Amino acid sequence: MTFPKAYIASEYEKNIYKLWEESGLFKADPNSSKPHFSMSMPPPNETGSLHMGHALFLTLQDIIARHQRQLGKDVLWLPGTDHAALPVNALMEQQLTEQGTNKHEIGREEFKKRTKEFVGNSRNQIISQMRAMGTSADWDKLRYTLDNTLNRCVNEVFFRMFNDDLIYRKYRIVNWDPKLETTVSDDEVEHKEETAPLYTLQYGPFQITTARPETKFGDKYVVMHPDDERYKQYKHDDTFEVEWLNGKVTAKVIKDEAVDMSFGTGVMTITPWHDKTDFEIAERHGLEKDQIIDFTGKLLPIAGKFSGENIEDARPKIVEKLDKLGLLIGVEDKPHNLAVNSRGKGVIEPQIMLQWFVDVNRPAVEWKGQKRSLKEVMRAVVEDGDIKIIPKRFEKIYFHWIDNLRDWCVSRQIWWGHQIPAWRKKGTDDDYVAFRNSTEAENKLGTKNIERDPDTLDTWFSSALWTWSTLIDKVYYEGDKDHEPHRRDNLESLLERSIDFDKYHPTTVMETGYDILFFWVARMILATTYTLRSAGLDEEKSLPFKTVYLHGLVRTEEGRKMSKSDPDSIIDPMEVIPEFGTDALRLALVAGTTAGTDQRVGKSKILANRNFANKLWNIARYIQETVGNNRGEPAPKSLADHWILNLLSISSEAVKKALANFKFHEAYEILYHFVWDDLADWYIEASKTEPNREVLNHVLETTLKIAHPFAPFVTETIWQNLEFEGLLAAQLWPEAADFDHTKAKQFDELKNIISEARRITVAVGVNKPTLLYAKSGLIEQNKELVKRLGRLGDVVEAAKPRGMRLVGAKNDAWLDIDPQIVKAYLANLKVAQKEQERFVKLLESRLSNKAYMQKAPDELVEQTENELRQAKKQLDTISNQLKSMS
RNA sequence: GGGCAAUUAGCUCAACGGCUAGAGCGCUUGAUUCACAUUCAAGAGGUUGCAGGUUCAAAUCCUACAUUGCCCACCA
Repeated sequence: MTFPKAYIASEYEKNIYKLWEESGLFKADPNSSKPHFSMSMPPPNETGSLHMGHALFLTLQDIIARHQRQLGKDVLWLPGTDHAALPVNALMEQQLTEQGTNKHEIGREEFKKRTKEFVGNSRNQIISQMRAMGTSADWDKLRYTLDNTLNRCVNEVFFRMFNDDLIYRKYRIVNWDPKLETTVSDDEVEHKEETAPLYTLQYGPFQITTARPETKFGDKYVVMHPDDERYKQYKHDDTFEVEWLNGKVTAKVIKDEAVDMSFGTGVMTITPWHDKTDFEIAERHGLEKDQIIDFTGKLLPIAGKFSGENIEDARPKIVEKLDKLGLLIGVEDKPHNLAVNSRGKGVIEPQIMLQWFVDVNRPAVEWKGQKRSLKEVMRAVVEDGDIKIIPKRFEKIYFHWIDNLRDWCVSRQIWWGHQIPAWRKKGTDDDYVAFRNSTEAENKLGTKNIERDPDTLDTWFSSALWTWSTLIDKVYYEGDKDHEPHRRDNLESLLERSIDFDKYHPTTVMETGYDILFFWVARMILATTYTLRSAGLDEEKSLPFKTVYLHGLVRTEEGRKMSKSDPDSIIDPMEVIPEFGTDALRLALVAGTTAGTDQRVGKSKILANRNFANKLWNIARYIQETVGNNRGEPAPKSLADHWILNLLSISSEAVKKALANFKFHEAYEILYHFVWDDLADWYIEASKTEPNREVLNHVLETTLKIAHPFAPFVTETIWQNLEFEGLLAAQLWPEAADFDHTKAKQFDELKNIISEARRITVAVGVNKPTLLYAKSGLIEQNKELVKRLGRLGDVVEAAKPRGMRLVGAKNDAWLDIDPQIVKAYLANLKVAQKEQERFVKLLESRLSNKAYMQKAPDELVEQTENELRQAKKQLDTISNQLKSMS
């Protein structure tokens, strides 16, 4: 096959991917005798299209997966998609509105049916986009967060937690999104700072401040700090009459430490139904709670004539009324934190509702000989080092989150998701009871006339089971009809029969973004440790993963977040790929990545990395054209051969080590410099004097292997073009070839001579000067090489020194340049001399420092001594040269 | 309010106690059609945010400050 001049990625990538996929090498084999390595892919939303965040994690995980295969492991990289409950549900409801209908009109089943159709199409799109990234996942094992197997697991976990009293259904104050009409968890609430008017109102003898006058209708408690001297004449439980919004109310004094004395007047009224703090105060003192706002954000009859009005519309009118009543004392604009739903951006309205919660404080998990709460286990696994988080600083953040964690509200009022597996007798007010499925519910409740809780579960409840639920053999549950007998199997037996679970759990690595540490990583730890321990597995097996690597956000070149609301800020990977190639994109992403840190990516970075792919291509092209694809034992002959084999072995080891430590960026940098600087600019150029077919091919072959995890497409394309055996993707990590260290070092000396000759030539502006050398085996034997690479007119032995001495070389050599011209270089030389003197002094002072000699490691001292010797020698050379010129 | 991080060349970032602080992009000068102009060679450019301290040795550790970003939190 021929090599066109430039590597045009789009011409090869699709075919190359097909080749890999058809070869089956992405498939994991649980029966393999190789060591197993496993990693779950964070499932992208099935409705989304691939963005830079996906591109980053696919790149990093693909590097991990391909590298692990190279290390001779059986690799399972399990892909999936997420049903993205909230966004999809919102999208569907919006569609229905556009069609002039709504979910209640078409009914739950129809809603689910239409949603399934809708997402089914877009799922294929994102999967094909993942393939375009080169994703070497095992597609046969593709899972979905709303498939039957996961549903089976969700029901099982819910059922178990319910029976362990870890799940309860109670009235609690929750975050309610009136726009999407559902609750959201604490973690999904975002606080957005905005400036809003803060009203001061007269409430009986007190002045109170509020940002939300529309919630004040039912206020009948006035709260102050027990130690507040200003109000010591008022006693807890004192009552008094207040002229209020809708006439007279009887107010009661409450003393509570939650009040901040320094804020405003130190007095506040409370709205327990719509405020978390107020709710807690009310709970502490057994106060009444009145609902003011309904679940769609409208005022209730308690608001009198404002009843039925939207709070936004009613607020100014209410303020007006307060003013008329003479109750409004003042208004002041103040910064204020607005709680919004991070998903749909609806403004959160706290409400007291009957919801399902996961109790995080109840000791319920047997963990290392102790009964511990979910919180405690989450803490322990990281504290004990059973799970390692990279970078480590996120461990602190994780602990802090755990310490502040409250019970997790898991029920949602949307329809798209896993419906809560809890039933009761139809038409009753009985408490719902959890069962694994409806048949069990019918049997246990003793009637077929049952109803199921209409709510669905938080999408993270199912995602939390991702690492192990995806390893349960589908055959045991998919298509319930055919496998009816297994439906009633308990979790223990499902796990036991699933060979993947046996071989691949816990997963080796979890690679994901730090932004979902709490949402996902923490919840996987919570649910997995609980469930698997309760199924009788040991602690080790019950971990979801052993190492968590967290990457950062991909930002624009200007450091902005890429966001949908700002389309110009977005770099679409699916546009980059056809233009620059997948490898260019992957390399650009790797080049800027450090664990836990955001990175900026722009076109210029992608371009630079396309050039690297092209460099590899042209190295191969050159070798193919000059020596063909001669393979065979590499027998190094020239000094350059030894030198490159040495560097190849050093670089290969360094890349491997960096990857083992998740230092992707470092690994790539080592590779980059080896390929571009050492291989292309020195070895290949040197080899033009004395091409060594076997070594050239060996170095190319090895380089392709090392580069493959980073740039799979171009390396595999080259491999195929050169008709090397099999697939590059199936090759093992290379072993080092033999070479001679002394000869490798001699080439470094040649490099020194050549570099300096070039430098002087350019600096004094002569063309192709002659290099003179004192009797020297090294230069003499490599005359041609030195002449060509040094861009010299000739290289000849000289009886007497003449011209410009090469001061950096160990061998005596001079550039035969007119003394007049040489003088032009004098200044450079003087600078060099000064620098060298400074360096010598530095080393000398270091060595004459007693403390240094005593305390520094011997190795370092020895190294310093060597350096000093060399530095002195070079200083002499420079000085001598200067002397001869003056 | 609490916590975490960042601050290094014009820009984007590496070095995380020990070679004269490095790379990519950009810039300057030059080369060349012999693998690659998606090239090659050479060069300029840094008191590592500021002030102290610890150490034989500090960009790196400690303290304070400044600026920026992020996370968490019930200030009505």
